[in-house]
Amino acid sequence: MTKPTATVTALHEMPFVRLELAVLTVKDSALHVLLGKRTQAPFAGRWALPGGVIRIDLDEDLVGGCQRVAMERLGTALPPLSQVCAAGSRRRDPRAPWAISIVYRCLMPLDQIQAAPGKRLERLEWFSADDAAGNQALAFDHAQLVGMAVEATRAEFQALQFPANFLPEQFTLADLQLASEAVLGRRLDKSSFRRRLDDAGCVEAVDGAMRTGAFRPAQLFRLRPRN
Amino acid sequence: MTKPTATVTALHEMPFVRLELAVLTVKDSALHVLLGKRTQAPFAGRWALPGGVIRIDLDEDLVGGCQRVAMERLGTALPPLSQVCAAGSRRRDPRAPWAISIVYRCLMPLDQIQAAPGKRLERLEWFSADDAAGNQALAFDHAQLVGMAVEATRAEFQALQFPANFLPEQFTLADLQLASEAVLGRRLDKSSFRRRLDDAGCVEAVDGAMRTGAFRPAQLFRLRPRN
DNA sequence: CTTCTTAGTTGTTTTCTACCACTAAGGGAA
DNA sequence: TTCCCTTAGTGGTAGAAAACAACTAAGAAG
Repeated sequence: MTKPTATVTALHEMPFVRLELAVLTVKDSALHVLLGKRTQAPFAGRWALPGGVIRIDLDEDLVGGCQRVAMERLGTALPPLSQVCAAGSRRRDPRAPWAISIVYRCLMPLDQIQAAPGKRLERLEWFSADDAAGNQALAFDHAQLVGMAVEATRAEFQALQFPANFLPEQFTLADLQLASEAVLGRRLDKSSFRRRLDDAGCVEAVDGAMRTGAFRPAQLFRLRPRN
Repeated sequence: MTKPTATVTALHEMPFVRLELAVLTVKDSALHVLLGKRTQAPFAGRWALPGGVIRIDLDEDLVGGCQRVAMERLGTALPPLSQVCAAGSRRRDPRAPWAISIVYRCLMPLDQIQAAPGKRLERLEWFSADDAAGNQALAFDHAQLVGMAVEATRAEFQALQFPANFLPEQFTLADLQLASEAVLGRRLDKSSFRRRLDDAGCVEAVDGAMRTGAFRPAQLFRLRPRN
């Protein structure tokens, strides 16, 4: 094999492969997703997940590609990403005969992103995640993709698997409960929530660290790395 | 736009996109996965998930591509497929500078597949799914992919979401329980299992249909399509 | 008609969590 | 200093769901 790399890919034409980002945050006590307004065809003027084409000359892997896309489109790096799914078919994207989108999601604090719209986006805006998931006016099949990202995020919180870099290093249990309520979209019981946290062992008290404020001080906790 | 399809894909070289199949079955009361022994480099002589390159000239979508690959490699069609994940990075596959594998899984009855090894496979064999998931001698990152397929399948059975076309059209609750025990790898309690089935409403009795045998006849059931 | 084996049901214990009520600890106002 | 307000944190009960265990039911074979 003299030039093995060139041979195989040249045999058949490959599909158009894109990465799409479902960047979620908590805003007004509810889950929101960041969408960009498209300036170009197809779907010019419609809202879509920010994304970009994969660059095999620049990207080391899929997650690395997502981080590059985030810098280009949003002007910011993202916390750890989780894969949602890959969607692909003929005629999925008018720009190519066959297109695949690989979708990643993350949850980040609202104040950590001043998303500046990058290439091909008129502006970026936060949308209620549930509204977006049900809004068939979104470009491509992105409403469905948002729905899957939301569902996966909720399942994680339900299982008390909290993403890193979403809450600050140290937080109170009230912080964590409020965040969970916002993500899940329903109220939780304080006592049950704490008992479940205790059993799961997913957080640990920071010895002696308290948040002091107007009223009784609260114990600070940190996430315990999952096995 | 005169020829919109050609322009975009020509701008950047696309990665090498493959489809891999995690075909699972129940054999000897345990979950098994179908692996093929590779005849060619890379990983010649090593066991791997059967798979093939995506063909944008032949495939309508990802699942359709999987079915084509199944016919080519295994000589058989497959029951409904579920996506497991997409894996991709530079140097993942020595044949291309950048390779993506999109992995699908299914569960099928052992007797319905006389897997005849197709192109580039010396032979096909069933391996204990748990062994395979922990066997770092598998080609590429396929041990990890098997692990993810197994985990997803177990989660489905745990949630009483049974795949179609795995059990025969009509089956007894004992059949379903034995299958579940094999997939999950642990014994289930008959009474609890039936009560859960009842609450979930995922099966329904076929009126008057009984399986008769050496002992007391058993009521036959069928899967009820999920909403 | 007894016995064997599988089919199916019923009851009890344990576990988890939703719901509710309570105590604890600070700051601030009187 | 003392009360009071609010948030922090704990404990107890009820109900649901699952594990555990024991029971009855129905056919075939001898």
